[in-house]
Amino acid sequence: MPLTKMDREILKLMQQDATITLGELAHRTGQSASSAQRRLQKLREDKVILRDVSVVDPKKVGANVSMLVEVELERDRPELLPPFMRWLVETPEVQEAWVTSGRGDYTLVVLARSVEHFDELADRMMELNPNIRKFTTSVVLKTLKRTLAVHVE
Amino acid sequence: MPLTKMDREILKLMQQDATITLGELAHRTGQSASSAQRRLQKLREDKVILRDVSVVDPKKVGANVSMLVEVELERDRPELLPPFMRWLVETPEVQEAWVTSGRGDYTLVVLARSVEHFDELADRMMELNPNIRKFTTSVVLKTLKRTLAVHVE
DNA sequence: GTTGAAACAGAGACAGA
DNA sequence: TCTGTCTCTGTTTCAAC
Repeated sequence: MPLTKMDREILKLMQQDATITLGELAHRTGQSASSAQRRLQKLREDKVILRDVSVVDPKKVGANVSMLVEVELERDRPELLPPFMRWLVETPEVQEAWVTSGRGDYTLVVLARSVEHFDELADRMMELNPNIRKFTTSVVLKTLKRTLAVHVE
Repeated sequence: MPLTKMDREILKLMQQDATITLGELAHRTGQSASSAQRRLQKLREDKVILRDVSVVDPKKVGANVSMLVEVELERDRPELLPPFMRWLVETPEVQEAWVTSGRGDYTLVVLARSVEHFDELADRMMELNPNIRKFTTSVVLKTLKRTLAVHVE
């Protein structure tokens, strides 16, 4: 089922501020509150909206160092892939992880308390995952933008 | 003011699911609901919690192509930097943008409807920002993990 | 830090288009 | 089937203790 104009408007607003009330949602979309409620419920049911989360300022909780990490793996040890992926998913300092074409096989966003902490994490990663051939890191000097919001036109 | 054990617990829970009620928050932290309410309010006031947002599944709204883009700029045209940064912030397909050490000056996460759409965006980026010396793109083949959640130990 | 009252939002039932 | 109204229930907010 395709998204209606109202659905898209709801998604846009909810991605900006999920604490908006049904009344406000109704007002902004020009529909009734119960309409907004039904559409919102359906968007959740259909997993268009996956979840609502609080966004925390890393600096306010002592997480000061972001790193972009490109990891290259041994291609001939496929049996070590699942443990590596599990490590990525389970390690809370790993915020994002993609399989990419191009230079690195994997690209990670890692958030640590300090350079020392990051170093420990990198050591642990190498230790636990012997299939890592090499990895390169870029220090994030400045974060200009950070959102998971998807543009719905 | 440092974070209490309760604050950290609240942040952990709210980053997983911001629709949790004060009652549940109280139960999980072993404190009273009004305590949870006051701590939560303070976390918002202090901008530890920046905002609450819905997380939307990109695939469900027709955004199928993620790209990691490394942009290298002309160093001798500092006057063109602010417009470039404004473009990054204003372009909704740009989800993330970091200034990094290492190869690329800037690293972007771009989410587009299709490869063609991404190509248009890249063209527009080059057109609007004559200080871009070159850029390289990596196609995201698979997203293993994607969160803004900050680990609070 | 706790309690209680008032305001409010959300979920479901229902009727009409 | 989709829309809006109504009502009940649970939640949040705020003030007083």
